[in-house]
Amino acid sequence: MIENISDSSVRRLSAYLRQLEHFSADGVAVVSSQLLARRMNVGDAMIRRDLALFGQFGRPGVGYDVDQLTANLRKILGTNMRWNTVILGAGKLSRALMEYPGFHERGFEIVAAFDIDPRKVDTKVGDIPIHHMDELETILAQCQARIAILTVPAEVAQQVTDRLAGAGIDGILNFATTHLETPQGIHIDQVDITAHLEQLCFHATNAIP
Amino acid sequence: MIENISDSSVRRLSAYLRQLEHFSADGVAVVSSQLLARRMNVGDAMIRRDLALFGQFGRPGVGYDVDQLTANLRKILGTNMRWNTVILGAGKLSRALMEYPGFHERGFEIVAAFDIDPRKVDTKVGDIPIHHMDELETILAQCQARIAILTVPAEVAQQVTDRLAGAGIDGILNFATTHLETPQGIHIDQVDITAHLEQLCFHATNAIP
DNA sequence: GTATGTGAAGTTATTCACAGCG
DNA sequence: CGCTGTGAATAACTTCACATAC
Repeated sequence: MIENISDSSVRRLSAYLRQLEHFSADGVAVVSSQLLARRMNVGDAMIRRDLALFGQFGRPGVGYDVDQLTANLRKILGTNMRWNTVILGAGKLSRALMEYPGFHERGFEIVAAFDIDPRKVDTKVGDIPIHHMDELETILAQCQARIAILTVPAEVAQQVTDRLAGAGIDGILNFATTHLETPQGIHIDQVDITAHLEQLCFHATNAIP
Repeated sequence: MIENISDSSVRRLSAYLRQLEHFSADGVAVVSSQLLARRMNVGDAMIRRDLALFGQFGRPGVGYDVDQLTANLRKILGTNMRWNTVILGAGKLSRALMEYPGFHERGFEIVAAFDIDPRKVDTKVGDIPIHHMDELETILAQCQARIAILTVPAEVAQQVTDRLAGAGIDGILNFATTHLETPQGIHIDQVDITAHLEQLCFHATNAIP
């Protein structure tokens, strides 16, 4: 079932969900694919097609119930349950992520961080304890985290990945600027902020004036 | 010319560039599309195809000169020159980005930040001054920045975007969890870290066991 | 009348496979 | 002989357009 579903579709489901959060906050109860599409500039047919991959969620002549579709998208994405998450590396970026409230609000709980710097180990950021990397396997077994965020230096990213895989992690979000060899049975998603800047740069450079 | 080039291709060019940086650091002078492809698990033909969009950079029977291809990719992306960049919002994430050395190394110079919090305004993060939002247009005119990074709350992201557009910014990297209406002549690229987590979540939930 | 869900059509992206160069 | 660059073939994605449901 999952086989036929493209990453692009899944990414768009997240975007729809984000937009639905806004509609809900504004007190909008029902949206049509057309309205949703206009807000995000995509085609309305694409929204219907993406949703159709998973079932029938709308009512012809009416549209989609905002709360109901929100719940359905959460169920599809899996964020209708809570996901314990750990973060590897306790640098600046890591701290910013630990203090970002949006993760908690959307089902992700950062339960522990890991570093090797003795000045950081055994301190806390908010409620989140920072452990030594040596304790990785022990703590992971305790906290049942299935997702990990990688903010360690590129040079050690692969070995940390392999340890995470060994400890039974299911998915890794990689902020290191290096491509990771993906261990069996794991998903890795890379966030390269520099690449995003380069994309803007490309368009600014090659714009048709 | 730019019309025919997909965003996916441009994103991959960044990824190739990142990998070439690693090859160069390891002292590798020449790479074949096959070797590069193996390192990134993509097809070798795709790399050749992506590059072919912009010219002929390799030598049949040999491969690509690492330094030369690096220089060519930088030229294509536009990062062979320096890009003054400003950052809007001076929260945790913003500070992490300001202190990230990778931007400078790759051609992006964060020259100023903006916020409305009086406790932050007129202080500095490293060498980067934090100005009041009121000064946005004045400072932008001075520092000639063409790229902006948005880390402001979602509620004000659109109005800040419109001001940036009015002040002549060419590209915006948006970290706010809201879709932005794109002003004429500007490019906007969104980074939704939650969406990345949701993607992992989706795969972990719907994995074929 | 309005909006969904979906076959069919159209478009774009990726892979194949090989001629031709070094 | 190895590797690039690229037409041709294939696969994937998106849009069109309409039968169907409200």
